[in-house]
Amino acid sequence: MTNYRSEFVRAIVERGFLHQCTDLEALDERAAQGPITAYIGFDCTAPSLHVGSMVPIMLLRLFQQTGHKPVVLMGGGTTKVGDPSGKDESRRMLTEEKISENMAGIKQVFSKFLTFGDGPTDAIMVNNDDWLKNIQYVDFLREYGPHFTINRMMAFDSVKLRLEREQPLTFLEFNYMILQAYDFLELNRRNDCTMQMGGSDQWGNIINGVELIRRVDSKPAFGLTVPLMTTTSGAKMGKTADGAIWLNEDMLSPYDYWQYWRNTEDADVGKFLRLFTDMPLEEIAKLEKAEGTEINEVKKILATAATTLCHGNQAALAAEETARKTFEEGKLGADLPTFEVLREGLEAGITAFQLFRKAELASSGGEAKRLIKGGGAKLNDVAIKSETQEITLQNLNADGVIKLSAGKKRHAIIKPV
RNA sequence: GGAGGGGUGCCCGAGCGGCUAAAGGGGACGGGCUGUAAACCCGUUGGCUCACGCCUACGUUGGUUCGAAUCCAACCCCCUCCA
Repeated sequence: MTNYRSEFVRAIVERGFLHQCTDLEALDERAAQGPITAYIGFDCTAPSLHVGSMVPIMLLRLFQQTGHKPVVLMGGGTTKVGDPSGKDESRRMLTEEKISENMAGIKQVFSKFLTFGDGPTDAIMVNNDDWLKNIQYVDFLREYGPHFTINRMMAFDSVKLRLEREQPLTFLEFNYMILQAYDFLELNRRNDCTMQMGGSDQWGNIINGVELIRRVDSKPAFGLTVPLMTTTSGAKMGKTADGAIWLNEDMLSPYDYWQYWRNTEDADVGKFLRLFTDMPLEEIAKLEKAEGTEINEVKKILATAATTLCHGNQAALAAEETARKTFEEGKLGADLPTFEVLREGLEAGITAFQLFRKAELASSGGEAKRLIKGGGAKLNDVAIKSETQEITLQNLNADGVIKLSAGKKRHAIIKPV
C-alpha cells in the first residue's frame, strides 16, 4: 500500500479508522508539515455517550497522539434543531434544560481520552450554542443561504431517505445541515480548524462545511469519516441486553462495561484491539493469531485495556478480578451488584420470584417467574425449581450472603442487614 | 380549505362483531450445544396474585349491541393528491 508521510494518516489507515476522506493525499501532506486542528461534533441527546461514539473519540485521541490539536464540539445549539441523519423519524424536541444537563454528562468523558489545555496540541472544548444562539435570521439567510441549493439538499441521504419512506421531515430539521456547515466555517475562522471528522453518516454534513468554507472564505478544508461500526454479525455497536453501553460510570458500571468487551465476537477481536486500545500494532498482530479457546484470553486483554481507558486501570482490574471469580471459580466478585434485604424479612422467608425482582434481575414478577420456569434462575449456583420457593436465612452461603443468577451472565448478591 | 388513506403490543405488521392478551416476523430474555463467542435448535415474551381470578391494552371521547380492536359519531394526529 501507499506510504504515507504523516504519522496521523498512516495510523488511521493501519488501525482501521478511515472510511472516506475529501483529499487524503493533501491531508497527508499537510499533517506531515506540523500540527493541524480538527474537530468532531457531539450532539447532546442523552446524558452520556455510548460505545457507538467510541470510534470518533478514539480518532480524536489518535489525532492528538500523533501531534495535532483536537477540538471537541458540543452541539448545544444544533441539538435544539435535531440531526435527521440516520433517523427514520423526527426526534422529539428536547428542552433547553435537558440539553444542558446532557451536555454536562457528556463532557466528563472526554478528559479521560484527551489532554486538555492551552498548548499547541492540547485539546479544547467549544459549544456551538455560543455562536448559533445569536444568529439573526434574515442576516444569516442572506449571507449563507445563497450557498445552498435545495436541489443539492434534497439529494442528501438524510433527506432522501425520509422522503422515500414517506416520513415527515420538518423544516427545522432540514436546516440542521446548514447549521453544521456553518459550525465548521466558524471554527475555521476562530480556531484555524481545517478538518472536520465524524461517523460515516455525517459525510454529507461534513462536505457541506468544507464546501461552505471554500465558497465563503476561499480556503481549503478537509473532511474525514470513520466507518459505522457494526459487529461481524451485523449488530450495531453499543446496544445489548440491558440497553446501551454507556460510557459514564453512573449509567453503567465498569464491571458491565468490561463485560461488554469481554463478550466481543471472535471475528471482531483484532479489529477492536486496533480501534479501541492504544496497543501497538505488532502486539495486536500476535494476539490476533489466537484460535479456539485461546481467544478468550485475548478478549480479556481487550476488555481490560478498553475499560482502563474509560474508567481507569484500577476499575478495570477490579472488573477483571470479579469476572474471574464469578466465571472461572464460581465465587463472588466484589463488583457484582449487591442488594440489601432486611434480616427480619429473610427470617420470615421471601418467595424466590420476589427476591429476583428485588435484585433487579427481573423487572416484573411475571418475568421472574418465567425465568425460574425456564430453568435460568439460580440460587447460590443451584437451579431453582419452584418460583414460590421460600428463601430464608438458611440459604445464606459461607460468606453470609445469597448469590442469585439469571442465566449464565447476570448475577447479584443479596445481603441481609 | 377539499378529497382519499391510515393510527394495533418494544418495533414492523395481520385481524375488521364473540373462538382476541390479539396471527406472523424482528428484537429481547432463558435453555441446549460451546469457549462468558458466532451459527444452529428449543422455549418464553402485558401487569398483579400461592391460586380461582382480577386489572390494563388495539389514537381520544362518547354511542350502538347480550358482546367491539372490529360497527357509528365527534375530536386529535400522520400520509397522499388537489387548492
